[in-house]
Amino acid sequence: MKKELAHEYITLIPNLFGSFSELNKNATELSHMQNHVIEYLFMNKRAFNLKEISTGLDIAKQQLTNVVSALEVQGYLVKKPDPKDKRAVLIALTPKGKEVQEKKWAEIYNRFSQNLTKLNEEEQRDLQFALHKVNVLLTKMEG
Amino acid sequence: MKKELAHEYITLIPNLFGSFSELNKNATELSHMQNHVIEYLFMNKRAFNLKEISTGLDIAKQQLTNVVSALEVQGYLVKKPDPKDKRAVLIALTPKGKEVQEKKWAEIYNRFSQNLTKLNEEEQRDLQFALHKVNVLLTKMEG
DNA sequence: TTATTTAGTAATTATAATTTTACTAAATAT
DNA sequence: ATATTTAGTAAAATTATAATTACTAAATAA
Repeated sequence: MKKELAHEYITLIPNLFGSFSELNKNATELSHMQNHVIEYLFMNKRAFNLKEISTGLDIAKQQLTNVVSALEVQGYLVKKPDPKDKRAVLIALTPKGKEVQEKKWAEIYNRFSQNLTKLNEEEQRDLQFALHKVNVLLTKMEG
Repeated sequence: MKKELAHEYITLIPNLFGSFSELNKNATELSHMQNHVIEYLFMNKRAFNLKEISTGLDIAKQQLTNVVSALEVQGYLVKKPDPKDKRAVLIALTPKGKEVQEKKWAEIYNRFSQNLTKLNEEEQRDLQFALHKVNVLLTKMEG
């Protein structure tokens, strides 16, 4: 039974792949790595220090020094000392950084809304209920 | 109502982000781009020509020439002429190419199964039902 | 207190990704 | 029949990413 459940989860990932890879298209002004960093900050909705980003994105902290400072110069994020650890620096998105991310998500949102017309009323209700359930339970699993 | 539905979908994406970014860790022998290409072929479960991969992954076809030929030399994929279009070349994963991908998914599978213990029996049943529903309906939406 | 980790920075080298231009051959449009 | 578009290849130049080594200062362990 757990086997089938895990299988459904595995199946879900490719089903979202389209939306997912769409995230980093028309990324004009930013490099791949720069995009990853602000995307990571945006998704997790809080400030991180360099080490946390390094672990979360599985890239060397040495690489982040340049990436982050470039993003800072361009106004996408700000660095401020961590009051709890004088070695560390907390990195947070600026309104400009958030805006860039929100724009990307808005495109996914629109495409989804358009495709929704392929489902009838009942299917749409079912999908909403099921998505909500999945979100609630996946969140619980991670906590 | 559609608004809330789209919102649930948007929420789902970050919930899967962890598993998703885990896909391309411990990618030892392959470069980033090489990984993307065989991952794309694996997820879509059929042969593609270069142009299709180029569009699907949003990278220039000129880049793929090198990436694909390197993967071919290493035995991850094979190229064969498209019988329907004499200009085109169909690219398909070899057993070796599939194996590398399956190994990565197995790790996600295991981690999910482990986290599953944080849910009780009823929640697990609910999750399975909801995931199944989501998969069926998202597939229908794309078709 | 002293030794060891840990967070961040910096510079260098090697490798990979991206862009540009240009070409061939097959497919399609006029 | 001719012109144009499309799939794939190729080479060069630019830029980005990755890996290595080394350093400072703060935190933590002994």
